[in-house]
Amino acid sequence: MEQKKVVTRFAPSPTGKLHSGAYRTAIFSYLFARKNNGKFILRIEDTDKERSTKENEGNILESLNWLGLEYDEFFRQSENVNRHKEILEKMIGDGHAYISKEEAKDGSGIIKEIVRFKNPNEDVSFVDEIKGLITMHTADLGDFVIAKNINEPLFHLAVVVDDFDEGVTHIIRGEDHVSNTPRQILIQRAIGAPTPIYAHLPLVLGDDKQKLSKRKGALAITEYREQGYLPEALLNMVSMVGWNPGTEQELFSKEELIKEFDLAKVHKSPAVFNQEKLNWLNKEYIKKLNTEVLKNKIFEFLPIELQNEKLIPIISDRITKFSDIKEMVANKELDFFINAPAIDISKINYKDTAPEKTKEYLENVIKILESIPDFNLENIKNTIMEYANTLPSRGEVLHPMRFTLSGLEKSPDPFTIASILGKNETISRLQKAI
RNA sequence: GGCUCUAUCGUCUAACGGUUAGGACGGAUCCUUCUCAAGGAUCAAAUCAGGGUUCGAUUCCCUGUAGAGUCACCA
Repeated sequence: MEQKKVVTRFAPSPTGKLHSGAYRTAIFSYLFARKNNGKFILRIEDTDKERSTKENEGNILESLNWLGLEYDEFFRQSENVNRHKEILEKMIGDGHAYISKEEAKDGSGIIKEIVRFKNPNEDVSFVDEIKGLITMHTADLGDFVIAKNINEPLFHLAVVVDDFDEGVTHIIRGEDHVSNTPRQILIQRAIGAPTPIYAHLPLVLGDDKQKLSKRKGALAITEYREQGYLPEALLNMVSMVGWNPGTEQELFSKEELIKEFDLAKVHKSPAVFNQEKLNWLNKEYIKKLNTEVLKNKIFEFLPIELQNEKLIPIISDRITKFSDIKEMVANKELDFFINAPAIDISKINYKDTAPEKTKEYLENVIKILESIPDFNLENIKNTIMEYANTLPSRGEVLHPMRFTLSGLEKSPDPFTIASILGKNETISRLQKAI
């Protein structure tokens, strides 16, 4: 028997920005399709005209693009209403649905012709790829509404018809949809559509252990981008919530994820999204960046006067996300590069070293520095350390030197700063302090 | 409340019914140039509870407890 080609879809409604919870279902659908050489469809579910916006649709497209989840086909549900209407009419003709004249729920008193599904009231069972056999009674659902009127289909009807027409074989979606599944299966049976394979993913929770949502402060994918997270870090992070390949590997490229992905290993239980781990992953991916990309990313967050390649190493080691650079700048951590710092002379001595001694050390440091022909990091470090090692404590010379150059209690080491500043500026600052 | 689902370190997780219950993030301690960062090392930290089944349960079954999702003319 020939294996049917796998078709998955991601079907967000453009009623908000795309956040990690929704994005996780997108990536699992994507990975599963790619893993099986199948097709990945993006379908915008915009049948709710009041809440859907073009901005949100744009945000979804942008997010998917940024993360590298390319889709093979694109649909907009609102463009299928004629097809929905056709099915609706057929269902009414078949007796599977009927028009019901009812007063509008908003209390306006207007009588509307809504379409209700004729519920056969039978128990519905389906085997979920992740959760196993699920059985539900549908009698208590009653004759649920499937269209506001013949021209305005509602979620359940539209989803079933579109999935059928688009040949979707695997519906991978959030667990919040399990209770919708029996309704949709009932509609499938009524219109003679096959029931696809369902895989309901455990939810992604926030710190409060509640479903991640816009209201709960879940960050939109585009907000992560604006904060200077790398798409590969977010992709890696989100892929590993609710699933992992069972090895001890932590870092995965998109290709590796596709290779390893296995629906059978997806968890049944919900998981909390761990920001700290995302930060760590992001740092790992920053380390992997090639120098040119790294430079561009860093400069993006740096004021013109600080856009100097010499600062890249001390910045890249000190950030977890690129927006951290803004804080470094705000805290004046990089000011030593453009201005000789105004130093608080009372803090220049190492512990209780006498000021005269500190002065002597600094004078010696200048002599040593002057004698260095090639003023680079290695040479500075070697010669100064050689001198510092002759003292009871290396801090007696390292501290005043570093403090003089940076003006900060916490800063990169004195050798690095000196090499960035260059010989003349370094010596001039030391002289001033003396 | 009805229905559905879930339960291993604080968090993400690993463990054909047999392991000193493993890894990662975070935390603590130490080392590595005074400090910061980075790096290295070490440590603390978990099987929700109670019953079964079994020679043996984290693992299978039942009950309880706790948590989550969902109950629209939203999706």
